[in-house]
Amino acid sequence: MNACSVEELKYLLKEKGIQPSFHRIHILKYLMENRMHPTVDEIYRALSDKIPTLSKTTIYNTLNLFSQKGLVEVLTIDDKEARFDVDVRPHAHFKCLSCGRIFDLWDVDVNVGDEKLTDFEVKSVHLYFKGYCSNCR
Amino acid sequence: MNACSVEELKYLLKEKGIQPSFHRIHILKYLMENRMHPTVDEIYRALSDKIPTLSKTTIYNTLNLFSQKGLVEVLTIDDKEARFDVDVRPHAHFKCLSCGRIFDLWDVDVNVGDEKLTDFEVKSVHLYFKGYCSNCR
DNA sequence: ATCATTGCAAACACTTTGCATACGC
DNA sequence: GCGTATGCAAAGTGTTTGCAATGAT
Repeated sequence: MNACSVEELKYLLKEKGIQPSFHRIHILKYLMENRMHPTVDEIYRALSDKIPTLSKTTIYNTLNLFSQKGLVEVLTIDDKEARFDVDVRPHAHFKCLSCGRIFDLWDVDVNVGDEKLTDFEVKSVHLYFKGYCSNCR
Repeated sequence: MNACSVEELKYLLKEKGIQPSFHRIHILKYLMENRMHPTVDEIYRALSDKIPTLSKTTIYNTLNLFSQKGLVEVLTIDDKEARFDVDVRPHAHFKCLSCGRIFDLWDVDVNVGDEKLTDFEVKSVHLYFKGYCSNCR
């Protein structure tokens, strides 16, 4: 799903000022094609078959770089491990407490009641719902 | 600020089905009187003067128990350490990326656009803003 | 006497760091 | 050839667990 050619991915990386190395291209490719907000471990397990030399350190380095450059958003919806979303457009997430899956929610708005938030300079908004998905409830 | 008598705290704990031990009373007292969403470490440093026998394990045990019983809400607004809010009424939080302080926001509403969320059984909502507070921006 | 609470130390899990090696322009 | 990317191992950090000791009823 949502396949991306290596050339497109290279362009995307360069556009964000990131050297398009082999590993970086393939980590980004995985994120583009598997939009279930994977953890570092999931990315590692998925790619280490195809790229046996890949190490977790590189995945950590790469994802930190991607997040600094605004290419991915880090989700802290999980207490233990970080999750990564390659879609950085504002949207909410729902985590199923039973199966652990995380769903994107595009039709949820945040309304700031009055002038309270004007005291602050907002840089990011994180909206997480938790509960049970249609399969699990 | 917002001082609570030991008797009131005992009652609160019993009401939630929690045995009101000395340590639990004092951890709850600290949370009631210091509503800056402290970490385990902050609670430990604050109380270990008065209660030299207190251990971090007990604070972890106690806070996990409190959260199971619905007495506190766990905030995962910090990537590293959990924070605890004794006010479980629905409200949002703002974290200053400079000074690290966490502010309560009571005037922010979440509007679920249409029927999308009806697929899910929502158990909790977590809304976090990050940016710079009026002192730091 | 019994059962729950506490606390130490060790185990755990995720992430970062130091540094040497390998790669790419 | 030089600067960057990579990867191993170790360190770091927050949290949980096993189990013995303590405390309360």
